[in-house]
Amino acid sequence: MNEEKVKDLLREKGLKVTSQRLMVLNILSAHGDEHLTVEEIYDLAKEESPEIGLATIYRTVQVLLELHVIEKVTFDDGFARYELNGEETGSGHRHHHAICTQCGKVYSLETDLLDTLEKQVFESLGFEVTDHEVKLYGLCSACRRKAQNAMEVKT
Amino acid sequence: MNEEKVKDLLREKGLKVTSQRLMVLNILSAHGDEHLTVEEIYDLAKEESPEIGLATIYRTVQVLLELHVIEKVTFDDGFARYELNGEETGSGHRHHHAICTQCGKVYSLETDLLDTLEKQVFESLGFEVTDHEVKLYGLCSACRRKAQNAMEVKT
DNA sequence: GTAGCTGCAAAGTTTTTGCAGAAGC
DNA sequence: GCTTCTGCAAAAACTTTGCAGCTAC
Repeated sequence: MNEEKVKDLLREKGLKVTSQRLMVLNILSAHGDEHLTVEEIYDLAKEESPEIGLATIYRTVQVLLELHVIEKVTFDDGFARYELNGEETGSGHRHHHAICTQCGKVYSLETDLLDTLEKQVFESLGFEVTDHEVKLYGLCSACRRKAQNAMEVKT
Repeated sequence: MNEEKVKDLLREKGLKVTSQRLMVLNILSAHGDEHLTVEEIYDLAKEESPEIGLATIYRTVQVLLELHVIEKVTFDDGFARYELNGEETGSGHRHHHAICTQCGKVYSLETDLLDTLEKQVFESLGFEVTDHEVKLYGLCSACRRKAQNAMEVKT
C-alpha cells in the first residue's frame, strides 16, 4: 500500500498524518493476508510503541475505513477483522475468502468470477451491484489429506 | 420448517423440547427473509410470553445453530443475525444476500452460480468447498431511482 | 496558535455465565 | 426423580466516548 497516497487522502479530508495512523497502516500492510482483529493490531502496535492505547486503534481503523483504505470482514466468530483494500488490483473490489471449517485457516482469493451472478441480480431485482464479498467454506488441502488418511486407516 | 424434525433432532441429542425453543423456531420461520438479530427475536418473543429472558434467546439460538437448524449471518454492522437453514431447497447451502449500501435493506437470493469459482479454487488451492456465502453490496432499485432523480434535478 | 489527535479511564453494547427454581421426560 | 432448562442478575468481552494534555500543520 502506498503510504503517500494515504497521507494525501488524510490531508484532503483535513485529517492529520500521525505516527499512530501510519503504524496501523504499516502493520496491516505487513500482515497482508491475516485479517487482523483490533486486538491483534493493538498487540503488534505495542511492540513498536508500548504507550499506544487500544482506543486509538479503534479510532484509526474507523478513519481508514472511511477513507476506503482498509476493509472490514467478519467470519462469524464475533470479531471484526480488517485488511487492506485491494485497490492496487484496480478492481476496488474486496477479496474473496476460503475458510477451512476444520482448522479455521483463511485463504484469500483474487478471482473475480461473479459477473454472471451480478448481471442476473440486476435484471431480476433491479439491484445494482457495486461490490461483493464471497466466503467459501470447506476443507483446505492439508485437512482434506488428514481426513483421507483417517478414512484409510479405518478401512 | 418442519417442527417435528427439530423436535426429533433435539431428542436425539438428549436435549429437551421446550416452549421457548419452539417459539424461537416459529419466529424465525414466520420472518423467513428478515435476518433477525437476537434483540429482534427477543422483542417478538416477548409479545407472546413477556416473561421470557434475553439469555434464553441467546442460548436457544446457540442450540439451534449446533443442530444446523438455523444459520448465523453478519452484515458487518456489529449484530449477529439468524435465519432458518435452507435445508428444504435440498442444497443445504446458505442463501446469498444483496445488501443496499444506501438504505441497508437486505434481499435474499436463491441463485447458486458459484460452481465455476469453486472448481477453480479446488484446482488451484486444493481447497474443497462444502458451502459458500455471497454478499453483494450496491443500490437497490428504490435507492437507485432516488439517486437518478436527484441527478436529474441537479442538471 | 488552532485545529485535531492521543491515552487513559469510564461508560455503552452485545454476549456469556452462575445459580435457584421450574419444566421436560 | 433426575436432568436439563429458564429467568434473573452479575460478569465478561468488545467497542465507544469524554476529557485533559499533546501533536500536526
